[in-house]
Amino acid sequence: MLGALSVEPMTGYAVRQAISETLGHFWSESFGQIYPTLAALEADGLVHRASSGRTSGSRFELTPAGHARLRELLADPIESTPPRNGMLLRLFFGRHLGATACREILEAARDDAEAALVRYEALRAEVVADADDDDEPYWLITVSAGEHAAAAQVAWARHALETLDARGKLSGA
Amino acid sequence: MLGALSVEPMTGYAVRQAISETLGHFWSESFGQIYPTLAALEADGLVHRASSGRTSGSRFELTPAGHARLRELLADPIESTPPRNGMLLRLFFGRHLGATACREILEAARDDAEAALVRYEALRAEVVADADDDDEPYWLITVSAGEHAAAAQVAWARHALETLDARGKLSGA
DNA sequence: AGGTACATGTAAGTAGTTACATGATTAC
DNA sequence: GTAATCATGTAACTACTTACATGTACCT
Repeated sequence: MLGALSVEPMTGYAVRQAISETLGHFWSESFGQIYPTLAALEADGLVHRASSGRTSGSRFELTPAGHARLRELLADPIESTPPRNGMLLRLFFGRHLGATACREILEAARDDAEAALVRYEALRAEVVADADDDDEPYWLITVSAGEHAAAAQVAWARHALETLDARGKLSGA
Repeated sequence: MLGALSVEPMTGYAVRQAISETLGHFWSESFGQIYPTLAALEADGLVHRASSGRTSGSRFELTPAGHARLRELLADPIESTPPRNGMLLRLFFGRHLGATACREILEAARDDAEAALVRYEALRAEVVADADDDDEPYWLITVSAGEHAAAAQVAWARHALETLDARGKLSGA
C-alpha cells in the first residue's frame, strides 16, 4: 500500500487497480483488505486523506512518516512464502492421473506461459512510456523477471512433452 | 497426503519429511495440519491405520476408496495461488531502497538459485536411483521444472545486475 | 433513464501457521 | 543415562478471502 501511494497519491480503488495491473505478476492484495489497511495507516499517521472536491472518494498520499516507514519495510528481511504449485503436484502424481491428462496440463502450461510473454511485452512498452526515469530500471527488472520465468516455463513444458511422447512411443511399440 | 501415501504406506511423521524433502520445491504442508488431516481421512475411510508392533506410531495406507479419491482430486481443476514475491516487490520500489541494497538482493537471488541448481542435481540422482519405473518420468518432470526455474533466475539476476551497474556508471560519470 | 465504472466499506468464514505439550525409540 | 530423533497431537492466533452492502459519477 505504502509503495503504491509512493508513486503517486491515489484512491483505494486505484491502488487495487495498480496492484492487479502493474504488480499483478508478482503481488496480490484482496479487495477486502485495502480499505481496512488504509484506515489503519491513516490512524498511524502514515498516509493523509485528502478529500478532493470534484470526484467522489478521497485521494490518499504518503506523509513523511509514511515515506520513512516504507523505507523501513523495504529494508526488512524478505520472507518467502511456502511454495504451492498445484500443477507440479498433479504432474508428480501423474502415474495416477494418466499420460493423456498430464499432456493436457503441460500443453496448457506452455500456452499460458506463451500468453504471459505477450502480456509482458505490452507491459514493458507501458513501463517505458509511463515510468519516471528513476523508477524505470527497477520496474523493467521486475518485468524481466516475469519474462525469464515465462520463457523458462515454455521451454520446460516443451521438454516435458517430448519426454512423455518418447515414453509413450516406447511402451506402445 | 493421499498422494504421499499412494507411493508407499508411512507414518504421518514420514509424510512430513517426504513433503519437505522430495516435494519441497513445489509444495508445503505445515506440521500442525498433517495429523488432523490424517484423522479426517481415516474417519472418511480413505486411509487405514495399521499399528505396527515394533516401532512406535502407526503406518497409514490408502484404502481403495482413498485411491479413487486421489484420482478424483488430481483431476480437479488446478487452482493457482495468488503470487506474493517479496523480492520483486522490493526491487519494484528499488528507488526508495537504493541501488546498493538492490544489488545485494539480486546477488543473493543469484546465489540462491545457483545453490538450488546443485540441490536439483542431487535430487535428480536420487529420483533415478529410488523411483519406480512408472513414477520416474513424472518425478523427473518436476525436478526439471525446478531446474528450468532456477536457471532462469540465475540468468535474470545476472542481467539485472548488469543493468544496474550500467546505470550506476552512467550517473556516476 | 439506465448502465457502467468508480469508490468505500463490513462481516462472516476459512485456511494455515506457530507454539506448545507429550511421550516412545534408538544410538552412543 | 541421556541426547537426538521419531512420533502424535492440540490450541491459540493470524491472515486472508469472499460475499455482501451501499452509494456516486459519468456517459449515452
